Amino acid sequence: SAVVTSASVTTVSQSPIVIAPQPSVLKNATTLSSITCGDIAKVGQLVSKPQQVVSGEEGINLEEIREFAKTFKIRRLSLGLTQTQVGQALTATEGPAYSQSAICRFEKLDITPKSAQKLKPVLEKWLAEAEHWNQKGQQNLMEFVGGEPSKKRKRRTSFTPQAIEVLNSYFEKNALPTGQEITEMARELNYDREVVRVWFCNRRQTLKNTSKINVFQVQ
Amino acid sequence: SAVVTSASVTTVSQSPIVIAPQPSVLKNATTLSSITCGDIAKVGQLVSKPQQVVSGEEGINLEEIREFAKTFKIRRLSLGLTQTQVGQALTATEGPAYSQSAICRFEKLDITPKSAQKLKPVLEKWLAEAEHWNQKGQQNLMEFVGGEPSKKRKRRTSFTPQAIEVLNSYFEKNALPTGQEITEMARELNYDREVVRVWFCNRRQTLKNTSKINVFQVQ
DNA sequence: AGCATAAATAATAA
DNA sequence: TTATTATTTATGCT
Repeated sequence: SAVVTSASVTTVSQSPIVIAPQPSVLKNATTLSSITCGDIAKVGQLVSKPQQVVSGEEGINLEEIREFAKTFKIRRLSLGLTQTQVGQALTATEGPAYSQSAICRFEKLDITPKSAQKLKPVLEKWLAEAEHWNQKGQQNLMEFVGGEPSKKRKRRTSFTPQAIEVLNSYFEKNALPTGQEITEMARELNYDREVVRVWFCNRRQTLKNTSKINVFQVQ
Repeated sequence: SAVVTSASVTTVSQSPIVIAPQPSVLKNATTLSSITCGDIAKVGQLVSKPQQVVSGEEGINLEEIREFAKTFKIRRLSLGLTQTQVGQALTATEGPAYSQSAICRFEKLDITPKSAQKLKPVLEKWLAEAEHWNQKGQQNLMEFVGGEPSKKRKRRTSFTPQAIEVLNSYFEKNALPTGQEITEMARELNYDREVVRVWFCNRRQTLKNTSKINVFQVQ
């Protein structure tokens, strides 16, 4: 019923907006041949099982939830909002706290039917409201969401070769420094602490990637 | 070339003129109080200047391009595609190469009007086709995006010991060869240029990783 | 002209 | 949930 409230999606003009269910980045659901362990089954797992589309006792329409999760993501993106923004805004306007992870899990349907059923109307209502404000102008939406209108992206840092050398030598010794150690390195190198932390994140990432790609043995 | 020279900028054909609110995903044009340096002005900068909505000599409708860039992003996301995927798919089906950066820059309008004008129809056509395949099923889209029959994916190359020896000797002399040099080496060794380029990347990486130059322990 | 990688975002582990 | 990793986007460079 309520899904129809997508006013702002009309900006996409003629396009059909059929969501691609599985972006390549997502875990291939088909590989989940069975529900693992004694965990409670998630919507994303249940929904693929026809006989369980309507969850037993609660009478939860899983197909409807899946449908909503799909459009929710598109509508969120159409508004140019991140999961984090939605979570923070909800936390501010609604009762309990909603983390970025929670929004992510809802969109991925990595959530129990019960939780999904509870969360759905909250998201539905909030999203409709957000779209309403957006129609009145981008500025209004940002006010509604709560963040600064234009949180500018941080300027890309360029490390000096010397600094990189030092960072690498540290990385060699310990690829996963503690917060304390990061703080110390940042002070020593005279870089922002956050920048140093991110450098280590990305460095670990790069190492992983290159070690995978290194097919030919350079020796 | 000759026909177009419309001196009067006031002849704004059918364009809507009503400037829609800036979506948050786009660079906040209002903060760019002036066009910096001697660089060629970008669409994102020009479009906010009313008198220049139609770019002088070329008659390029910047507002239209901005509008398209906006919907393009949404439609891309609706298909669940990344900029990288679009770039790679375009490279496969269309003539020249399209990098992820290129797609990114188009969406952000960080691109000259001329380039934008050239790229727009390509993206338009491709996107429509992608949506068409998507309607026939997710699988079809992924096939369309991923494996194009004409431009097949590169095979994984293994270098012969001889080739490695040669590469290493080159590397010793120059660890950062120019594109020209890479091309030449590739031709000499009879390997794909890209493979050679990646080899150098990896070789530099390896060197960096294993470099024991922790000489100065940061002061 | 586009690579390398820093920063941002989404997803997952803890 | 919070912390961290994984993935994607954006940009400094020449």
